[in-house]
Amino acid sequence: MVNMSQILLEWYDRNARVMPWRVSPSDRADGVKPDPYRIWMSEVMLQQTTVAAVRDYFRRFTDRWPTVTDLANAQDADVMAEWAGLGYYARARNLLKCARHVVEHHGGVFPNTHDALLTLPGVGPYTAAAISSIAFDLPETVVDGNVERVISRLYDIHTPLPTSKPELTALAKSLTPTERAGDYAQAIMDLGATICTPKSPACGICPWREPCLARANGTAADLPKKVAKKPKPTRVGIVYIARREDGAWLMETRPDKGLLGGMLAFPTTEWGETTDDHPPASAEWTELETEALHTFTHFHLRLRIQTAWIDTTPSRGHFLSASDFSPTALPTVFRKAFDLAHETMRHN
DNA sequence: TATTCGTGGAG
DNA sequence: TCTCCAAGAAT
Repeated sequence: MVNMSQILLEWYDRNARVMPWRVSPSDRADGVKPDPYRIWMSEVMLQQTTVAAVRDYFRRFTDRWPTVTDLANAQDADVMAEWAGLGYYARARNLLKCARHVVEHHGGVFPNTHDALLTLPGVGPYTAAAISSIAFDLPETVVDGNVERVISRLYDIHTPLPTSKPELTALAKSLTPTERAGDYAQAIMDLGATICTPKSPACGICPWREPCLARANGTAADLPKKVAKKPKPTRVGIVYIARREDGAWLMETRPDKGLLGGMLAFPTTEWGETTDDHPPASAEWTELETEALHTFTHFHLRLRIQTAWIDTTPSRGHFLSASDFSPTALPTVFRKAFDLAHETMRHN
């Protein structure tokens, strides 16, 4: 049988998707090298995030900060504001940490070994392998959700994830070619994203349809098996949206650790099974009839919204002038609350 | 090893 | 409406 990786690479040469961070196979053949900074940036953004969601963020980040040194010199608040809406905000904090580390300890040049990449903040096994193979053409093996799905089907593995992960990783490694490892990594992920999809995979047009055991056994659509996830509880909280007479908004920067860490926010109570009213300033607070509803990774939130105009010194938070405030810098849950409240908070 | 950490689109 | 889930990492 013809080499499996060769079949996939030939498929990729004909079907590679166009992405802002990607060097096409033909350009690669002409000697065009990918920029490690852009590969790193894209891979961090793509962690648990769809290509469609990442595209515009990637363009804005690389337009504003074209090199790792530019990013290292950026203000924390500017980076967090630019990341707002993309989710998993620890990625943005680690992005800055990593950029500054690369400038400080590597002279602004990304390290070009898998082990050195692994030590960088926000770079784990997947991302280190992705940068190694795609940016430096090292024969490392990427194992993301796509690869787990493709490999579990190819070998008809019924052991549920994450138990099966070591086995899938070993099988994935055994398939990785020593030549064109970067194109191969992108090829197997493209395959998972476009053909070997979670629901109703297009086995009929798959370049690996012949060797695929799950296709032969009719089990492809049922793989990979996964352990059942816990149901999401519902938490409640109160958000306080207040303005001063000059129009400035009362805001908080959330602590670096935990949910929405480091992000610009309105003051809130803690979120739990119940919540206690703890406004950040004494004022005449008015509660909206409508709550902001939002779902995070592991819980649903019903957020009550209270508004006020205040002329006393708040006990917490800081004022942000109307001209410096932009709702686009807010994580989505606060953006929702703002959209519901701003009608009643118009400044005359 | 298990939990925490966002968001929006697909079905 | 609701569940799944997407190029995972940190703790």
